Amino acid sequence: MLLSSPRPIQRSRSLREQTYQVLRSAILSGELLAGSRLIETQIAEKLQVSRTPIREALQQLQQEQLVVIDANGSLRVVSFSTDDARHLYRCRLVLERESVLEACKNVNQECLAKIETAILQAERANDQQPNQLTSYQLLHIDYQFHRAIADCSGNPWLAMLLDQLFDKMALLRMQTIQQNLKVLEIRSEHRQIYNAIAQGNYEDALSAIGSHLLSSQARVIYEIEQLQNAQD
Amino acid sequence: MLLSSPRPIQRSRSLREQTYQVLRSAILSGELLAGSRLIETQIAEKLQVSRTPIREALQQLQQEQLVVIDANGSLRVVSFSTDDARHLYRCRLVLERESVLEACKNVNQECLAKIETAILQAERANDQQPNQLTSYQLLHIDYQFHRAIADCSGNPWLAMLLDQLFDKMALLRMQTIQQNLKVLEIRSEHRQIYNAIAQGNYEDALSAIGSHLLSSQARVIYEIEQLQNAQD
DNA sequence: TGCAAAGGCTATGTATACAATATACTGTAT
DNA sequence: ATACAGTATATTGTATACATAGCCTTTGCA
Repeated sequence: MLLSSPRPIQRSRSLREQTYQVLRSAILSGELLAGSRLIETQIAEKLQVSRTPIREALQQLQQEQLVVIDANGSLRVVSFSTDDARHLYRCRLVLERESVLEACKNVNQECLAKIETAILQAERANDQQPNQLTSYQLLHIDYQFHRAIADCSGNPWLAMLLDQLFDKMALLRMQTIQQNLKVLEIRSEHRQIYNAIAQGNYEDALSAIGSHLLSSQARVIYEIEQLQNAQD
Repeated sequence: MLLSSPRPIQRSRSLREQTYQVLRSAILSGELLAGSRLIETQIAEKLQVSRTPIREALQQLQQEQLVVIDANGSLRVVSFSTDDARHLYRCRLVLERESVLEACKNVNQECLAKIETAILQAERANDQQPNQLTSYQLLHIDYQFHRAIADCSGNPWLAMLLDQLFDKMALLRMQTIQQNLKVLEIRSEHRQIYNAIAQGNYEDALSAIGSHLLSSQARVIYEIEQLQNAQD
């Protein structure tokens, strides 16, 4: 276990919140590999805080299914199968379809601006700093686009459910994509979705989000299978 | 605050789990009203355990959005608006449509048996003990039916997302339905869904689940508005 | 009388000590 | 060599003590 933060922990926000963030990004950034065991006392010592905030952060991660309890009752970083990928993408698809549909109904300047900002940010990141950014950051930028649409849906519960999935999607992709990630080379797909929403054309928007997610799913499943074959 | 359990707490399961269950059913059963404040020390004293397991149980409830932090930072039992109802039902609809669709594809005896068991249980409960059961129990029986379909979908993540919604739905209905609940007087609707799934006829199944949820939503929203008018 | 500073009260955040349980190790006897 | 027992160790669960922050009251002063 690395947890490369020696002690940047400050007393401003609660220690629980801070340790949660540290652990969460350690998992999502791939610093903590799938299957790694998480031990309260070790983390506590590493982060120089008591076990109490650690326990609470771990509990939160557990509810978010980023860490799970194995057969022996120990906490481990979750590891996804191809079935998980399929099922998660399927959930995401039905929720994002709803998201896009409602966004089409609610179109207004403010919303569109937020979505476009996300797109522009992605394009800028992709053009200017080709390999400067970590996968974690690239995935986050991609996420912003989808999250902006969810905001436009006007349904906060929908956004909340999608948020839960996004975390797992990010982890899924982190665990598969090794180096050559073309995460942001999908600008045309994003543009297509955006244009359809801007026009309030929900038929186009639904088919665009559908094929966007399907191709994303196909890529992820393919890479998981590659990894599995490599291991055999 | 009531928490009508003097001290049935046993050392078998963890205190955290037990206090979680006690608090959860206190909320879902309506014993703890919407907006009630939850104070660690008070609950700890009532349940005769230390604050530690209480804190952890409360954190879990908070993540499940059954309790929320108000403007002052105090924990309170969540209270839903008509907008929440609309949005929650909308999320539930898209997820349950997926649930039903996949269940139609996967039909097999074992699954159908589970769904039918849930139906029969509901009918028995409704016939034999008309007013013996609490609303909480009736809602739980209704839940079993929908949960059985989610199981049949074969997508555990979908089932998990729906579970989260069911808790909020139950609370939503508890907070509105006062006494005259006809929760289980919907047997024909459930039967219709079941039959469509059994035949693998997903078109019928989708329209059946759709109208079932729409009428349920309409009832809940109507009753929330009634309550609001009564308060003015 | 009104406002403000001080003090105590309440509730949560954090650390730590202790208890219980599971796991691993070591030695002995067969 | 293996199986078993007993002991040591590692890890988590729970209780409690202490710190801190916000709020309310009270009191003192203008």
